[in-house]
Amino acid sequence: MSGLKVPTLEDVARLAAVSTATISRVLNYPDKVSIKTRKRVESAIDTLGYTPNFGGRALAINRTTTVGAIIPTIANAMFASGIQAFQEVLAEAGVTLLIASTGYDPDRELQQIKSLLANGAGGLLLIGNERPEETRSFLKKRNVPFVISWCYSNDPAQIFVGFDNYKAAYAAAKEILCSGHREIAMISGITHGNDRAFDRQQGVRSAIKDFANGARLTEVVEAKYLLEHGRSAFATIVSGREPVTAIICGNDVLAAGAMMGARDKGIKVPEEISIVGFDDIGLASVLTPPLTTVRVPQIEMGRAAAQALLDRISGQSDVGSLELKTDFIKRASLSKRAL
Amino acid sequence: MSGLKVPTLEDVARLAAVSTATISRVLNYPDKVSIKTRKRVESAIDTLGYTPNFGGRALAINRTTTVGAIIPTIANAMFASGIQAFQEVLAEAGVTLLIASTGYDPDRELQQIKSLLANGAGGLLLIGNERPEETRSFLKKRNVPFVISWCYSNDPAQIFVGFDNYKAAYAAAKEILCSGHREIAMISGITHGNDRAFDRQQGVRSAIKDFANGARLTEVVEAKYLLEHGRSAFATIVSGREPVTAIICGNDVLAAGAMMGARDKGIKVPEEISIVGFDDIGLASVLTPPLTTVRVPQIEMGRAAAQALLDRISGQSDVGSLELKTDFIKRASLSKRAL
DNA sequence: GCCTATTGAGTAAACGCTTACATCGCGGTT
DNA sequence: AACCGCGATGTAAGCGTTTACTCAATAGGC
Repeated sequence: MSGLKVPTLEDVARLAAVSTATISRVLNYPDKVSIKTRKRVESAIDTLGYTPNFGGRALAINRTTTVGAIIPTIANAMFASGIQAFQEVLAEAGVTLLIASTGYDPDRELQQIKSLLANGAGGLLLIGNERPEETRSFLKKRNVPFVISWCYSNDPAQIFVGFDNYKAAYAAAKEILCSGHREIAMISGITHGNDRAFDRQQGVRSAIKDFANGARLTEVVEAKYLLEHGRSAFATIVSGREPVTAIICGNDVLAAGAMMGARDKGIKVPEEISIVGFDDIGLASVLTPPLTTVRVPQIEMGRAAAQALLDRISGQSDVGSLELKTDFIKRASLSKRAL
Repeated sequence: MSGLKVPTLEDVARLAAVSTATISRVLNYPDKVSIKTRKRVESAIDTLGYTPNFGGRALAINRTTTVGAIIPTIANAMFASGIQAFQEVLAEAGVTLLIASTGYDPDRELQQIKSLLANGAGGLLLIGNERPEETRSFLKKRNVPFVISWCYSNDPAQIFVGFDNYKAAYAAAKEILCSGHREIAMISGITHGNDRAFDRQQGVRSAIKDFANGARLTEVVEAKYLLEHGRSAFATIVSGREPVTAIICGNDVLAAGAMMGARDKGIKVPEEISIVGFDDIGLASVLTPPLTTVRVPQIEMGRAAAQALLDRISGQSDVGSLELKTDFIKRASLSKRAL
């Protein structure tokens, strides 16, 4: 059944009584073939149900029209719409997307890179700028075109299309301080192997330190990006001996978890504790109260990253990094605090 | 710069002073090579940063280690974790995932199928069972292994790994009826070209019709799966002349939008209107009130679909369909109604 | 009519990998 | 000492396309 032999160029050539080169021309440069021959070839292709073999073609032209993306997980809304935008731009350019995920395990990235390259990726989208030297040197050695996203750096040796997590977190923390909060805790993402989480945490630390005025970062709890972990981190924080009036979270999922934690304990948000998230994923605005957060330009980032990667692959030399800006979105979960 | 030549088997062979066959063996049958040679080859591979060329390999073994998935959109949480699970199982089997999306446009599916196949997909994951005859016959003619998911049918000619949207929606509507509601409206997904949305709508219609007892489906509004559309659909429904005590939604995003709509109008959920969703995406439990919904076994479905597809590709003939069950998850957004 | 462009089509050499088959070397049997 | 068996490695023939190069035929200019 599935053993049916697939027709090849040669079969078509035999049937149409021409050479394989002609068939190939009909397929790739139809105007280079006389109309008469073309018609004959086309009908042969049709009767045989021929479609070009992928391997043969890839081998002969020595490139593919695919690029790869390696992301921590597709399941996190924080990446989903950016990747969707990325994929759409690629599709418009006739390029298809290979996807791999690391599950936030930094050691798996290199392996996935190799796998994508082995499966024909002609370029890569990578998330974040923290990776082992081994991975860096592999990328360099292979000279793979790649773009780094969801973060930003002015390292001229690499192309970044993203935003500065440190700055964005710094600005968010400052807004909280300006709203009058002085005892602030943070539920951070796991920083090990995750520079975005690390930068966000550092941004918050710096903002609070710079602010002085009696502002204190009472506690930093690191938690995985899962609702339940945000929830229990919240419990940890409020059951500590330090009073806290605001909690800033490493992302919106943690913030939503924290809000569940508050509900568990009957603690009112924002009257008793303010909660601030990061990413502005879809659910942020629909929480009760709506979540104050940092909007990340996911779609724009995905589109721009795709464009940069395509440019880079097509050999454009002037492809530069792009820093996108984030916005602090003030919603009801952050309250003004009288001093 | 980007002209740096990519290393081939031959380069590795030269460096390790063995034949290309040995390199290939190290890669594919490591135990067929003496440990000493293997070490040498491995280090050569390493220093060159060699990864096998996709085309060459595909051509030689006459198949690829890639499968494709075509989904409406990656950005919808309704697919994200299922696809993630799908991808993980594939990765374990050394297969990588090509992704394409249709943006819910049914006409784009065939084009994406062709694109994925042209890019080496050796099998396909398709969502839903509604597609033009042209697409069906193309799949048949090409004899592509594929699995259909996110829905179920007992058509023995195709492999389904999913759940029955009609049954699930029927059961959900029945639960609402059993809670005492009689005037029910529905915010449905767009049914054009979307059999899942259609089946869910039909399930609700049938349940209400079968129930009799004065139960009425007062209105069905079709809306895109976006928060804003759910929100405005809610407004449409409550501003109609028909009183309504419960709204069942085509998915959780619409339900969340409806809850925003309720908040806009100061309508209390569930005291004045109950709201029920579908899919049990992450945000459902964190809404206020927590959303009653239908849990879909996304992760299990993704894993099982991957397994079925791998089996099918590897030529197993006894690959059958798998019907997964859904659960009605009762949370606070659905209230009991005294009769 | 002869010569030269021009156009259409064929020939055959890559492309990088896998694998059936051949070869080699070595230890153990007889 | 001749032989066998076996594991390790090499040789080389594909796999299906593309494409540079070549050749043949035709049309047009003089």
